[in-house]
Amino acid sequence: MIASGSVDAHVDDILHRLGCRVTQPRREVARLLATKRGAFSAESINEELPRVGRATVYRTIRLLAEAGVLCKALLPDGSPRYSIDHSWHHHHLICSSCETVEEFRSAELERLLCELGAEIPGRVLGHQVDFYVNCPDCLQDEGADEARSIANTGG
Amino acid sequence: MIASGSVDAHVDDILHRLGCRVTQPRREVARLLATKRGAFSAESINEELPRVGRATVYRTIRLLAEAGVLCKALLPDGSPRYSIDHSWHHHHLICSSCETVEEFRSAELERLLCELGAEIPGRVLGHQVDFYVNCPDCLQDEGADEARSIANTGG
DNA sequence: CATATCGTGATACTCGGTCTCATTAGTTTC
DNA sequence: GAAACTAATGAGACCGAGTATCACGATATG
Repeated sequence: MIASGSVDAHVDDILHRLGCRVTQPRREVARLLATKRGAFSAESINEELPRVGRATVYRTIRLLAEAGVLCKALLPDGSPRYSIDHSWHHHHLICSSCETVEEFRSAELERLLCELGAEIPGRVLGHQVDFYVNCPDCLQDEGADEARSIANTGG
Repeated sequence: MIASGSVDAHVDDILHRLGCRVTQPRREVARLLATKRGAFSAESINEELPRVGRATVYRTIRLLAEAGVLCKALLPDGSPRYSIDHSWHHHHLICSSCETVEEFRSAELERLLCELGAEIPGRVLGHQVDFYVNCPDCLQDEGADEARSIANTGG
């Protein structure tokens, strides 16, 4: 558990460093984001903060994503999910059924991507690696469903 | 140059194999797609085929993407671009300024991703690797701009 | 050819996000 | 601490990409 006073201070600090004003709506958005564990959509934040305008929620999320505080992953259909950017550089495990997003890192992968990047014509700005998966939880649910349907067909 | 008769036959064949009816609008969409070299948006296809309804254009593109005839790449902002899926498995080089999408392949990358996949909890359905780049063309334009601005400042 | 049904397309709608602009509220200066 | 300057807010219009609806039309099949 984190004392809310310290979160506020941290948020204020981040906003200051970004050279923008420390406003109440931005604080509210940032404080809510700080409580988030997994990945979330901008809209879900908007719904949790009815007192803050939609435009402001989206603006603040964009601001923080551009500042590197949040990181953005794309679901297979292209819809973005945001999460707190805990680690410097990482990739994503995206569950295609429950849409949870997990981080993963691999030094070996980075090295290879860097090597490959050197061979690419033009200037490499960055890369994105996503694994689309069925997470263990969904797999278990699916297994339960299958067992049930086998039981139903008398198999 | 490809004889249009043969393209038609090919299109009809694909549609047949997908177990769906061979209709005039689907033929028109598929024939237009067959002429495309790079990546394109669904909307651009819609604009090029004013005689075909928007819903039908989108439906047909989805149909062909699901059938593996088209492949879908996501720009950094999540907006999709489609291209003819020439090769079995490939990744993308996406130019952040002109939004062109190129394919690239690396056996070594595939091997590593496969290895990494084996260590991931749950079931891996697939992966996506994109390099965000400035393509040589854009880089050249940018260089020209820079030279011009240096000339202007007398530097 | 008849007929069942799949596909079409006009249009309304959704979803995620941005733009506009009058109003509000941080910040700076004195 | 008040004044003034300006960035930020938020209600709502708007946008782009895509889907749902549904009456109508085209296609495959006996």
